[in-house]
Amino acid sequence: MTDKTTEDRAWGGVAFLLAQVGAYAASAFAERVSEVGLTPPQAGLLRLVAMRPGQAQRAYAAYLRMPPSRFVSMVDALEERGIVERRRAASDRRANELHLTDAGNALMRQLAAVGRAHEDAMCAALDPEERRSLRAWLVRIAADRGLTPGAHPGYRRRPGDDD
Amino acid sequence: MTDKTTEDRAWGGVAFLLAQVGAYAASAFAERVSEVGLTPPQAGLLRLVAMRPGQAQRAYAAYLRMPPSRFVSMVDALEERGIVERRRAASDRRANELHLTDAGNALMRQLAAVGRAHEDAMCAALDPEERRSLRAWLVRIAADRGLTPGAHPGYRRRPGDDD
DNA sequence: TATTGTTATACTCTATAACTATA
DNA sequence: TATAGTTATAGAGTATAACAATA
Repeated sequence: MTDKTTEDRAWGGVAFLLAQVGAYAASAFAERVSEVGLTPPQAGLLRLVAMRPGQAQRAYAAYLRMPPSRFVSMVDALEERGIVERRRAASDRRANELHLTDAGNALMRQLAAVGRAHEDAMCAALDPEERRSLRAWLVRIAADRGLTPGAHPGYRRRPGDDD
Repeated sequence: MTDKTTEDRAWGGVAFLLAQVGAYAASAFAERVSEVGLTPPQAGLLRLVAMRPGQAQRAYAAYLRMPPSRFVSMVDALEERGIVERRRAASDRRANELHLTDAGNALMRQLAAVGRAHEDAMCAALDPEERRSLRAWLVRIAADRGLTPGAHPGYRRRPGDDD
C-alpha cells in the first residue's frame, strides 16, 4: 500500500493539502499548548484579551464565533487558575469585562514562545523567502474567503454562509 | 471590535493561518460533498477504492488511520446505497475486499467535478503560477512533517508521535 | 420586552473493547 | 493463539434552550 516512490499526484490538490496540513498544524499546536496547561481555544482567548482587554464576554465570544455556553466554562477554568479576571461593568451591571492577571500576562509570554517554536517547526521545510510568500498567499486566500483575522473557525461554522 | 483597516499582523503566523484556512477548506468541502450525499471520509474512501480496488478493509482503514468500528459503519452506508461492494476474499475468507459498483464509478465522476469546483474556489485569489508554488510548498511541508499522501488525519491523531 | 451571562439537558460523535469466524 | 471484521457500550464534547438578573 505504500510505494516508496509515491507519485506526486497522490498528494491531491491545494484544497486537500490545505485541509490536511491545516489539521496537522492544529493538532501539533494543541499538543504544544497542552504543555502550558491550555487548550487551543483558551490560548486564542488569552491572546485576544491581551490584545483588547476590558471587553464584555459576549464581544469575545462573538469574535471567536463560540456559543455562550462553551465560552462560560472556558472562562471559568481560566479564572479558577487566576489567569483571567471577571469585572462587573460599571455602565451595564449585567456585563462581565475580562482582564488578564499578572499570572495571565506571564503565561502570555510563555504562550508566545510556544507559538514561535510551533511556527518554526511548521515552516522547517521552507526558506525565509518562501515562508513570507506562503504567509502572504494564505492571508489573501483567507480574506478572499471572508474569514476573520485571528479567529479559528474550527469545523462548527456553517459553510455556505459566504461561499 | 472590527477595524476596517485590519493590521496584517492580526492574521497571525503561517502555522495559525494554515490551521484556519485548512479548517475552512475542510468545512467548505464537507458542504459541497454533502450535495452528492457523501461525508468527507466517505469521499476519501471512494477515492481510495477507485485508485486501488480489491484490497481488504483493514488495509483501507489503516491507510486512512481510521479505527475499524468507524470504518465498518461507513462501508455499511456505502454498500446499502449500492456504491461499494464487499467480496469475500478467496485466499482468506475472513477478509472483505472492496470494489466500486457501476453506480460507484458514476459517483466518482461527480465527486471529481465537485473536487475541481472546490479547488478553484479555494484558489480563486491566486494566479496559476502562485497556485503551483503553493501546492509544491504544501507537499514539502506535509512530507517534512511525516504526513501520509491522500490521508486526512483530522484531529484524532495523537500529536507528538513524530513531532 | 430585550439582553447578558449562566446552567441544564439532550444529542452526536468517537474510541474501547467484547465477540464471531476464520486462520 | 492470532487476526479480520463486527457489534455494543460508555465517554467526551457540543449545541439548544430554559433560566436569572439587569436594562
